[in-house]
Amino acid sequence: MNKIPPRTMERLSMYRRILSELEQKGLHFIYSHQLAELASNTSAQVRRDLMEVNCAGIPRRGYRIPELKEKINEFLKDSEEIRVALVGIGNLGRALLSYFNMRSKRLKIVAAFDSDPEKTGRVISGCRTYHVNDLEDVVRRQKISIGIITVGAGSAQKVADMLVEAGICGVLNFAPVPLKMPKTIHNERIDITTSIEKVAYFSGLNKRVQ
Amino acid sequence: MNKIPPRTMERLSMYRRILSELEQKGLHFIYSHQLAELASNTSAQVRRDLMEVNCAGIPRRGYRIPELKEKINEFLKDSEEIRVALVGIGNLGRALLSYFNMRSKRLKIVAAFDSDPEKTGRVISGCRTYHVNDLEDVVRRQKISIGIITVGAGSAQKVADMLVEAGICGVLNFAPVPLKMPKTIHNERIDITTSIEKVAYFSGLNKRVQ
DNA sequence: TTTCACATGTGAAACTTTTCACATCACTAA
DNA sequence: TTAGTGATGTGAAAAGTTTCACATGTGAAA
Ligand SMILES: NC(=O)c1ccc[n+]([C@@H]2O[C@H](COP(=O)([O-])OP(=O)(O)OC[C@H]3O[C@@H](n4cnc5c(N)ncnc54)[C@H](O)[C@@H]3O)[C@@H](O)[C@H]2O)c1
Ligand SMILES: NC(=O)c1ccc[n+]([C@@H]2O[C@H](COP(=O)([O-])OP(=O)(O)OC[C@H]3O[C@@H](n4cnc5c(N)ncnc54)[C@H](O)[C@@H]3O)[C@@H](O)[C@H]2O)c1
Repeated sequence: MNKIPPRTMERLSMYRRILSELEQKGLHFIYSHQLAELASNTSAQVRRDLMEVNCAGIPRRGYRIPELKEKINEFLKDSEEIRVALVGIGNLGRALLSYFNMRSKRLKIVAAFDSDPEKTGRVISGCRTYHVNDLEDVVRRQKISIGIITVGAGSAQKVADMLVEAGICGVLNFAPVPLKMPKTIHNERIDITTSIEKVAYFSGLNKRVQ
Repeated sequence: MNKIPPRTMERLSMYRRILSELEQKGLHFIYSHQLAELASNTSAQVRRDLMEVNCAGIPRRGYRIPELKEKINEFLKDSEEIRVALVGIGNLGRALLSYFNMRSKRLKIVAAFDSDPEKTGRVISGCRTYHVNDLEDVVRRQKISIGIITVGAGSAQKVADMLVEAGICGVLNFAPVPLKMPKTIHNERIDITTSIEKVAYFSGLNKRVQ
């Protein structure tokens, strides 16, 4: 079975969230143009995306919401929970801990690590925290498959190496440095500073001269 | 003068950061393949990107680092500081405040807003905080051009409307809902949950069946 | 029934982004 | 000087993504 195109995958994650809300409101059907409206894109895009997931709608009735959710889940294959480790219990790390362990059932941050002994050996937002020296051990024992890196730029590569060593499958990196790791490991980066600069640039508040 | 392609723009932001570090180490020249290595991409990509910015290198010597930085700054046009407002002084909002007002000189979060009176009227990480009712007023008076939204999903659209009303040029939205706003306003979204799901999906720890 | 209005599903076109491949050029060393 | 090495700059191909446009099909109303 083929992998879904990355962009489509991102939108499917969003559709699923929207569909859950709609379902809770008691709706059973939705048109592509309605979903498009809710997701701020076009109906053609929505239909293409749903095609990717083998979802059939009914002309003049739209798509059956429960079926849609089911199909997306099946393709994204996270009926099983995703066990996540977070490294770097700083300002950002703590924000993520409180967020995910508040609300997500699929995504679970099951262990957090730091090099500062002040921050470890406790439970923060329901998550046990460990010294980073125990990383490999805990990751293996807890069968953690994803790592989130929220340490400073200077330590990010070292932490990434440890995670790889520990047998992680994928990494989400918030530090503003690209990481080197085996191509077999998926490596996603969120660069908040760049995102703001991008907004500034494309807002055109930078009137070009030349 | 033409706008730079979005992807290229993102990478330029990164190159600039890398170049600053190299400059501090006392380096004066760099090859496209070296910059590629540092940025985790290919030398052809780097050369294309630099072309976009009219940067000429010298065969067998590489690119002159100060000139490169200068050219990127010129194109990204942020010699001038970018004045930013943050709305939603929660866990994530506070992390952002501490981060940006620690280190960035170009990007300045000059005002933060919340609806909870407990959180306003103070100074957090060097940033004054206001009640959200004062948003329009403060944004106008302080000539703020970019807004960061870190309120809950339920309030995000309302806050976006207020920012638009106040004359903002661009928005960076962390709430997991797409916002509706005039197409003239650039609107970027960071969806952390989707990013983790994406890592999980492409890590292949979701072994496809069919 | 039949007709009509309107959603879906999907090739194909259009656009964007990345990669390839190589002519060109600058420096080095003989 | 000249030859050789190894960079750059860039058309053109390839890959990825979005948009278009319309045949097909469904339900509802006449
Ligand atoms: N906070 C933000 O809003 C924000 C925004 C953009 C980018 N970032 C990036 O995210 C990362 C974290 O930011 P932050 O504000 O939370 O920083 P922070 O300094 O508050 O937290 C970093 C944490 O990492 C820990 N740490 C350092 N080295 C470590 C190591 N080798 N092993 C384990 N733990 C280690 C530190 O003890 C600290 O607790 C940084 O790379 C930063 O550039 C943060
Ligand atoms: N914290 C994270 O790691 C994280 C991760 C992913 C997404 N997000 C998203 O970021 C947003 C903020 O997350 P958080 O964890 O900081 O939440 P939070 O609840 O800690 O903070 C939200 C803040 O917004 C304020 N607020 C609510 N309505 C408001 C309004 N109308 N005007 C002004 N202020 C208002 C609240 O008083 C609160 O201080 C949420 O949308 C969340 O989904 C957060």
